[in-house]
Amino acid sequence: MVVYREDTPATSVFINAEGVVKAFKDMPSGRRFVTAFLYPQDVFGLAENGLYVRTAQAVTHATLYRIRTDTLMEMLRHDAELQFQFLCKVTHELRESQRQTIAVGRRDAIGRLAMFIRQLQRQHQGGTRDIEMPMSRSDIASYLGLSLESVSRATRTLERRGVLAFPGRHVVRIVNPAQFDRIESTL
Amino acid sequence: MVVYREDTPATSVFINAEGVVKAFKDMPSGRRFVTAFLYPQDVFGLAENGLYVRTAQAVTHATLYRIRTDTLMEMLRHDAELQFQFLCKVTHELRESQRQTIAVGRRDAIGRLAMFIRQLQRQHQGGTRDIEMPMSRSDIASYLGLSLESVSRATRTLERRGVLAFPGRHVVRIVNPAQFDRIESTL
DNA sequence: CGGACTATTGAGACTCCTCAACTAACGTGG
DNA sequence: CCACGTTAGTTGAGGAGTCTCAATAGTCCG
Repeated sequence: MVVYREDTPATSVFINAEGVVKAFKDMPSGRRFVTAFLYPQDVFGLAENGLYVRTAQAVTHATLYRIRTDTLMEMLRHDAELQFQFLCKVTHELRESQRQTIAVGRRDAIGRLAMFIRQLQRQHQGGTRDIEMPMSRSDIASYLGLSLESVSRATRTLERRGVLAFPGRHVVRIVNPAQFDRIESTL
Repeated sequence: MVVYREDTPATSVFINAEGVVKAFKDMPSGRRFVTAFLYPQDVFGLAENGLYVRTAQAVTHATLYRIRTDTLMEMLRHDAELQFQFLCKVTHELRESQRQTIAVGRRDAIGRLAMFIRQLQRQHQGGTRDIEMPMSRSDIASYLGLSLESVSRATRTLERRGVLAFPGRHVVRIVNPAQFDRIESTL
């Protein structure tokens, strides 16, 4: 269930092959902040001073590739092309992270939720209208910097407005794409 | 004054040698979001699809190194060690960016301001108590996701509480470090 | 000494948070 | 298979914090 815990020695880097993993940090105050959801193809386990900075925990059943950090370093040193690929991946993540930084804190609850669902949709990238949303409302709230009540109210509001539908607790369907676009992309 | 504009071809990457530069994005709505302040040693100008994603503009007089993007790419391909340095720098920025993501949106105005001043202090890293703060309140507000009025209220509140002093409009002094620590590091 | 820009302060509206109660879904054991 | 307990999610009321709008003060330059 737990892949690694924060503040423990970082021995390995992971690549998600299947499933969803969450990365979070527990604060001294007892609050828990979900900082990222890792989807297939995502690399995670980057450390600081040899220690993991977050705890990584599977949200669904997940299959991961595991590479020892020193092995990876050795590989990168010997394979310039691989390193370049790696660099591209990290810079891409940096951009995404900054995009996220802009959005969170500047948008209201509904805007943040719409943004989150769009991310899920991009991940899923199946043509189907039904999007898997395996994480709990509480995790979503923590990720978006909202209370779980606010997430609940936002989902229900969009459901009542006929923008979204929830065929199951962990499935969301975009009923009115045009309206959803407007909400998601406005500012 | 303007180093480059968003949505223009990204021909060069820049390294700040001296001064402060801001990077911002103008939204269709007319709002402007400051996404980063670049201090000495910072690399900026990373692009997406060959176009700059932000506009970069000097806040103070600034001296920059400029490297053509294709030249940099060539250098990276031929110098594995340099590329590795580059990778380390980018991953470090990724971590910082994520730290930022956590903080903004989860803290109140005073907490965000304290965080920002701490960043300035780390940049400055002179032992002096007086910290240069060359950017306008409006830029700070935009960076922190607050209105400029909220920034003003936060600064004045901390001044009245005897935590900070403003010997000049663009200079801040931490009068009570212990109390400042508590504000800055609490959650 | 203006004039323009930057910063501060105040009042009211709005959003989100907290606390609390309630409902729905899940799972376990009888 | 159902009753129960547990967890997850929804809804409501009240309060805290920030935003907007508007007015006032301060600063920099010509």
